[in-house]
Amino acid sequence: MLDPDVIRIKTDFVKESIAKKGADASIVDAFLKVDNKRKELIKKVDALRHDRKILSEEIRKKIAIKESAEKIKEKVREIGNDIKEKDKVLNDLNKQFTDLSLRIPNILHHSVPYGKDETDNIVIKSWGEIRNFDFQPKPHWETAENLGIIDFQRGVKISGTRFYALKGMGAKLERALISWMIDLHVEKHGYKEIFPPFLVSRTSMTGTGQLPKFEDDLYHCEKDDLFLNPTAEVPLTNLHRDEILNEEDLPIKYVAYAASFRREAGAAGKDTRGIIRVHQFNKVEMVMFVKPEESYSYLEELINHAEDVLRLLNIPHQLKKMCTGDVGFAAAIKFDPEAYFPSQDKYVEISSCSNFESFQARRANIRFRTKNGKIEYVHTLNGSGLAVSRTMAAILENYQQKDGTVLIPKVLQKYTGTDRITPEI
RNA sequence: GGAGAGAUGACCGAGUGGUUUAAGGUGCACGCCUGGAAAGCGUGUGUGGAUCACAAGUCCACCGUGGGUUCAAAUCCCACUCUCUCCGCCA
Repeated sequence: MLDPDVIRIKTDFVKESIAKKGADASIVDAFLKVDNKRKELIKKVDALRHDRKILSEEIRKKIAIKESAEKIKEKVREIGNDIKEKDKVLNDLNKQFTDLSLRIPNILHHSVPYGKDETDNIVIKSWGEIRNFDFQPKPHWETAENLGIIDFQRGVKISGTRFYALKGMGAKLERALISWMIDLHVEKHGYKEIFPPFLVSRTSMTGTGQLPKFEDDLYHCEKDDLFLNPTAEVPLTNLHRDEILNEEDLPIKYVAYAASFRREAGAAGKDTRGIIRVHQFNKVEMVMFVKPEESYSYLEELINHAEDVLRLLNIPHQLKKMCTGDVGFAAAIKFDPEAYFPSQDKYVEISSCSNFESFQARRANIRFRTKNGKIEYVHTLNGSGLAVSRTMAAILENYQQKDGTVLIPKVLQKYTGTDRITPEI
């Protein structure tokens, strides 16, 4: 949600930003129209309420001295009816106002490069040396199936397309990755570990920006009106919804593992093989609540924490800066670390680090009290650290051997209890 | 799922129809006191909105949410949500 004053005063700027994101900027005009009507009506209703208050007080005085107050009563009754009528209209305007506010995308940070879609994203740095394979590297799904550590067919049997089951060392490696990543972020990077609910309410989803616009992308439990979280960002950010934090407690840094669920509506035919794009995947997520003036330095820190995971795993990767058309609805700026996949000779998104500035904080009403008592919205940031299932795929690809076995990265061996995955039946 | 109790400002808590412009306390901020601190004393301190220069001032709303009764609602009525206790079911 944007500051309404910013929309009112810097209208053209806001529209321009929305257009750059590839969204329809006419929503701003719709918003301003409702906003004006709403303000006009508030003025009228407030004045009426004021009148009623004063006349009511007169009635009280008359009754106290045992004088008839019938005439004034009648007048106040009329005012009351007028208020009631106008209130109905105002209620409707308020709903429109809120709904439109929630549908206006965040304003872009000025440094975001212009571009239409993901093809216009910019690689800003690369790390690691791509291994020289003396054989044709296999895609991760082949390696995994050959090793017997992943079962696509039975996953589909159980739940349908884009589901899979991990078996034996596959399951263990997944678990090892989760534990190691969380330990790393807690011990080295200073995050507090959270184990959040995986099902979240409509209010929570609205707070982080998935709703009301992207309901189709979410799994929904109708009976209870609960949603399966698409990322731990949702429960983590909502941890402090409707709270006023203390300045000295900032920054607050949380890390959590959560199974994440996405309907992948509209992704038909994209990454259909393997475990790159599935309906349920594991992710370790980092979320920060910071003071506004510090949010961009913490964004760098956050990106570094995500990249640190890849560095320690010794997986070649690059960092991409999202262009205006690919930043998305809620973020002001977004950077994606991408891991190298040798079978496709391609980099694949494995994390996504964003600064939402006060966009989510306004929606979720997360504020902090400064030392001199002022109340301000925090800035929220989040980044995957990392998408566990994709990391597994990246390991299977980058660490595969000619004989079909897969070496386990050094940092994980303590967690897996072995340094190599060999075929399992 | 059943029964009961409850939901008031950052926190605790009073308030069952009309000076409540939400008592009081805690916390916090500032000041006095002190060598410094604590204690003590004093002053200030809810949120949102309208007007407007996001100043001062003025006005309106907010006591879980939404309706209703009334000239007037934190206070009465109805529905819902959430929390707690007990019972039931259950990993």
